[in-house]
Amino acid sequence: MRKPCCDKQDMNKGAWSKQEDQKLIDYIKKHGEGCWRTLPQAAGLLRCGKSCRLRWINYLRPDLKRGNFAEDEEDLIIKLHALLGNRWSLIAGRLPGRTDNEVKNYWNSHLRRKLINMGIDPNNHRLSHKFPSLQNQTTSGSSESSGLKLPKDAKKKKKNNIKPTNKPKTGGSGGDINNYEQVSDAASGLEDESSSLPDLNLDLTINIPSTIPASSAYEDDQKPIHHHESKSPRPTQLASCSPTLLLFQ
DNA sequence: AACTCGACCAACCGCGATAAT
DNA sequence: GATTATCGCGGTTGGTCGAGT
Repeated sequence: MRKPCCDKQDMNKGAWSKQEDQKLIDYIKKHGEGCWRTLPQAAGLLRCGKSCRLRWINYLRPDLKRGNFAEDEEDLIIKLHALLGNRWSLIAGRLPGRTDNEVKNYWNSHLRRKLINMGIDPNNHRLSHKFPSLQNQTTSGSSESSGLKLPKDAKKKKKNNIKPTNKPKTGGSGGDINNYEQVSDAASGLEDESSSLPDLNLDLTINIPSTIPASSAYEDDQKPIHHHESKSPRPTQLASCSPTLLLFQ
């Protein structure tokens, strides 16, 4: 039985204070990343290593972009999700400056809904009659039965009188369903296959628009370091298997 | 102004994979 | 080869904020 990593009573939990952030930043600037187990004590933090690692990777890293997702990025996430499923770290690895957590959150809060609005099942990227439009988006069990998880906010609600709000924030942008259909069919096929193709090469490149500022959470002059590349255990090359992705435009 | 609801996102948790012993 | 420690990932939760009523 593995003992919980953060079971110590005197460990801090919850939101990080600025002082804690600074301690972590200072320590990593001096000693670099790694050895998360011993880092908290060495850095004078009452946090477990896991928590430190998460804080650094998801929030403090100097190369994080931390802004709205560009359309290119949205498209890429959707494409990659069609190919890879919920392998967020792999997807994030193709989006410089984005973290798996960020991509995952963005998918769950924006892109999933966007696809549903377009009548696309976000789980398999196929045109779905189950998601003809938002009008059927209620908290009834139908979405769950189709494998679509309800957003946790739906679970949060204690009252039953849930109003259909139908106000997609993403605007829907019309969307080219035909193209999605082509891709989703092909992509879902790929997805099916991808599980049996663990060595799928995903060396996909993206031209991030120059309008995206390379700003960071801490606007000092630290040089961006791309940790993502090392995150992917298997070097993969998307281009070699993804003619269908081009249809997505 | 107060309350409710929905959305967002940082952080936590549990587990599998991998490295070290 | 078995066991233990650590890392990394994906799913989930909880807090906060803004919009609507």
